[in-house]
Amino acid sequence: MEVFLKSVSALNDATRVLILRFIDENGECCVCDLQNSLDMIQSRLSRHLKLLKDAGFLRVERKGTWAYYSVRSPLDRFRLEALEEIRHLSIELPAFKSCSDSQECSI
Amino acid sequence: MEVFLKSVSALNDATRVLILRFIDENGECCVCDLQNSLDMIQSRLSRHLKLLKDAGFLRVERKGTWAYYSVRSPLDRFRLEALEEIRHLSIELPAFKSCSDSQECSI
DNA sequence: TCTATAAATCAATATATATTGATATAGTCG
DNA sequence: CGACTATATCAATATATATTGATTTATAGA
Repeated sequence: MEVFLKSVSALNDATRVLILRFIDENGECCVCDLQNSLDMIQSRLSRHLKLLKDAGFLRVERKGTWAYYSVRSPLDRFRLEALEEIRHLSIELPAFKSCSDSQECSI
Repeated sequence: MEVFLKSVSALNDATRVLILRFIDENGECCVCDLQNSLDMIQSRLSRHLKLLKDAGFLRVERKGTWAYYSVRSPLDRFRLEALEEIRHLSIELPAFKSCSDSQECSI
């Protein structure tokens, strides 16, 4: 029950659904990319990313000081179905703005 | 997005997961049966049943003063997968105690 | 119509979660 | 080591949701 509720509560927030959809669509992102693209402050993102990771939707790979988040693979059936549902939502998905492409990388 | 979040938030509560599982397992129940079986007060049940109904998991049929809740059919893919996941949770499911079988029907 | 009962809704309170800004941690490079 | 940067965590506050007991609504039957 706890595991199920953890998955479900991770999905129970429009911000996290957007983040998950964005990473699913664009592939591996560092927190900095997400700050640029989604216009969210770092602590907010970090918290949501942790929740999505702990719920089994995302994985992290650290490269130096950067943390790269991507959709965990393989996903179990329920999480995959949830992601599939999210893929079909009509969300206004912001464009990907890479941290390194912009001059504003140091935030 | 709203519809998805409504479904998800309906599932985001151990009480509602239990209620949904119980009704799925036992079939049509009136609120009174659920009060007896799950040992919950009426206002609490009524609120959760409304949430599950509004989220598309349950349907109600009124017969006189009684309201009979059952799993809505057909369920769409995501809700069905969620229900399937709930079916596989190891929940201590209380026995069904029919309202009419017990002398305590008037609560 | 009056009373009783099942269920829904409301009001107050308690608990959980989200957001923000500040601080801590951990790498990198001089 | 010391300054810098990316990310994580913390503390305070705001917002949402759950629970309870009281009240309201709707139906049935005398």
